[in-house]
Amino acid sequence: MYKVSEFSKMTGLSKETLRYYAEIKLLEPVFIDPNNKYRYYDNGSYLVALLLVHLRRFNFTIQEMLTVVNDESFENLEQILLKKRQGLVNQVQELNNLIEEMDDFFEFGMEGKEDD
Amino acid sequence: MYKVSEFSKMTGLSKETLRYYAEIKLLEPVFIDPNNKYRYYDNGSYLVALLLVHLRRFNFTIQEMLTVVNDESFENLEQILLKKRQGLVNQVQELNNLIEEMDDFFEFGMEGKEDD
DNA sequence: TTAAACTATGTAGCGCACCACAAGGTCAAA
DNA sequence: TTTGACCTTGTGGTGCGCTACATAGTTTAA
Repeated sequence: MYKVSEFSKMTGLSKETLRYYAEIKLLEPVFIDPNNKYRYYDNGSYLVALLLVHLRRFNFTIQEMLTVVNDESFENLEQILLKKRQGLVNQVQELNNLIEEMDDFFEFGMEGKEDD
Repeated sequence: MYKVSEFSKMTGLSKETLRYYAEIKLLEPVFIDPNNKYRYYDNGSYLVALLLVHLRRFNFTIQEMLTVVNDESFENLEQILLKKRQGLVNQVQELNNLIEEMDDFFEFGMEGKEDD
């Protein structure tokens, strides 16, 4: 059982982020001492936290991460990941389109400005 | 000389956005009637507005657009555009890296979970 | 003249994902 | 026992780029 500071160091998530994740029920402590309300995490929490850190890297929103963890035993994790991956691919496509638009703008748009 | 509603329709920028752009001195009306404080735009405003609409498409931030319009006679516009373009290219690169990371995560990360 | 349609200002809120701070209670080592 | 490091809650703030609303004054067409 780990207290927040230790767990924070283990996971790389700040104490505040852990508190926030607990609030929104994304990652709840496994035990809260009734006397002092200290929050405790265990090795199960740790695995989930590692997953969350990865998902965050992958640009998952909080909502999407909630969907993942609320999906008991992570049945649809693979599908969600695939969907997210496709989203990233689409983003790449959009950015490339934007770059093309920008190049067009360079060619046609600038010349009117040249001698303005 | 155009009043906000007309100018809004011409440019596609909402009245509120125009007001906001005036506030932050991104696109100021060329004339303000001292009696009723009505804001008026002209054809010069229109050209700038069109430019801003483009830049916004290209993911320019307000700050970046301010840099552009504060650069009298748009001397460095081309440089700024090129810099922004490079930024987009970098974003594409980062996203592709992320997709790769994700694929690795698929291969190695999922199997431990399978029989968890 | 009157009513609709316009204009202005000020202020608050949104959504995201936290971060920061203050005030207080608690624990652990010397 | 005391000191410092830890923990709690509550609340407000951040940055971005607007959007929305309330209230009030003005213009315009019938």
